[in-house]
Amino acid sequence: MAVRRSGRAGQGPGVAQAQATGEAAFLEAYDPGRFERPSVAVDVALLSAAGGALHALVVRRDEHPARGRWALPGGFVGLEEPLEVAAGRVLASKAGLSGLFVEQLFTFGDPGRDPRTRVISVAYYALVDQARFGDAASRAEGLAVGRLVVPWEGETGGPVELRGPGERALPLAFDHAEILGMAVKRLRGKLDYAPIGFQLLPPSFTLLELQRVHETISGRPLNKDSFRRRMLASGWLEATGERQAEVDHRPAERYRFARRSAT
Amino acid sequence: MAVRRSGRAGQGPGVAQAQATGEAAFLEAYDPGRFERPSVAVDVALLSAAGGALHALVVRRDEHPARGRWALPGGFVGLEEPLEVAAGRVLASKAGLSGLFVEQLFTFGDPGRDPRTRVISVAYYALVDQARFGDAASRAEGLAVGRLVVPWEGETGGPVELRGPGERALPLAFDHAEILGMAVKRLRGKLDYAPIGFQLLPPSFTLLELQRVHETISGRPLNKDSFRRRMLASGWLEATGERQAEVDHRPAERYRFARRSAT
DNA sequence: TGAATAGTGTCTATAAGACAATATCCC
DNA sequence: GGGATATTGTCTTATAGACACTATTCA
Repeated sequence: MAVRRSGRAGQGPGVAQAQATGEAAFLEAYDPGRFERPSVAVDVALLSAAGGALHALVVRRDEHPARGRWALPGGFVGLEEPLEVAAGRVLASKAGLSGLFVEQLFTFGDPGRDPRTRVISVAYYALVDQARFGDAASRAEGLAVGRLVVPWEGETGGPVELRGPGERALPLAFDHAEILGMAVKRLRGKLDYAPIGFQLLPPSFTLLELQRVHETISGRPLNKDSFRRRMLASGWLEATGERQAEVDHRPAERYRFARRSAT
Repeated sequence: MAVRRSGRAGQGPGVAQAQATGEAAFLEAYDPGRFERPSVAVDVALLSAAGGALHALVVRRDEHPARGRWALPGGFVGLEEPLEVAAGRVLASKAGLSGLFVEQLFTFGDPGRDPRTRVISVAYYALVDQARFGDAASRAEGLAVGRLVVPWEGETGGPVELRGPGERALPLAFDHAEILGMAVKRLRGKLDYAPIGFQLLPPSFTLLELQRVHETISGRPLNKDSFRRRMLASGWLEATGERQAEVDHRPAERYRFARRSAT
């Protein structure tokens, strides 16, 4: 919709659940500009895959509220800044990463999600390969990498837990456990239809490495033969002609992602 | 993320694309409260199915900008109002409808989408059966029903057109053609995995009526035998024991939706 | 009886899972 | 050669599409 200073619908505090009867007329005359506006922020779930699990980058909160807890990289949206640009800026400033696959996830707007004031957060998720992810994590103080523990199967959805080194739990700030859960749900939903897995791998990879990534995302073992057939038939893969080196078995062919698409 | 008046990251006008180097320190000291905030609104794509096409309810704009164009029902989000409540309120006040299937779609935030000021719109879509949809459309002046013309196949995505009675085009305000397009894309994506089609039908319906709805959403004809098998095996359907009446052929059994789920 | 759609049964094509056999590397 | 994984090929099973046939209602 659009701003309607000059007359049309809007909403002020205190009439959230008003009845339909007679309300329309009231709303017609309502001027939203007279009321305080919520803050708008972006939060980015930066994910990678390693050791059979998804991992996320989190930032330690040194101030109240949620002091000592861990939060997703986030920041307020500039008044003239597109939402995706804000997400990219947050990734660049907090993790030093750019050029990643980034996609909008969901907008979280419960009035109580931040104890101080109303903050509406447009959540994004971003995918990066293991090497760049590790570099980002060691970039600055106050950053940590957590392993996602998903307490549900398939695309059920719900919050997830984060575990740091040594199984130590990383308590999450605000509703960030929900955001991470939604990122996992989205990844699982897109896995079979969109070239998602490639975003978690370096430019060239073997079919088994790709299968491990898919198993990590979906949370279940996959049939090797069927996976190979599906991937080769998908049109997403391109043989590089190179082969694995320095392995103590027959080296596998390396493939690369054939399309630039990010859908 | 969260408001960080007391110290942490944020973003002010004019540094949208700053480089990562040295930026972090600046952002740490940034106080977002000092700057103007964007407006936040909800827009709702209210959809129904009739005559083999999807239809949407739109509102005529009587004021600038986009005067004379048609907009989705929308309104500003109250400072203490949850986003879904705002979406429901808009549906109640503009269309007089409540209790519908409503789901968040996408958040549109391009700085130029409204010519007057920055408005970030959290878009929702809602589904309703043909009868209630018709009632809603005749509820007030300035409302119209348009037939969606989808110029792409499958889940390609992109804006759609709206045609009123007599093929007359209904020009859409702002980015509302994109919102409607995203609603269609989402519907198509969920059709096979979630009980979506039922939301467009009255409480009881025949298998052929359900098939027509699925064909309307997906935009392609479906195999009757396979559709019947899939639906009966899905666990979503429950036979009512009733049969069609007043048809000049063998009456079909009526079914109802077996689960309340809206996923 | 005829028109029209509902509903059932069967056959075929396609894709996934299971499994066997061979290939290629390092030790 | 032995160990390990890659790669190919075949067989089986589940599901979707195609099609034939019977059932039931109203005109």
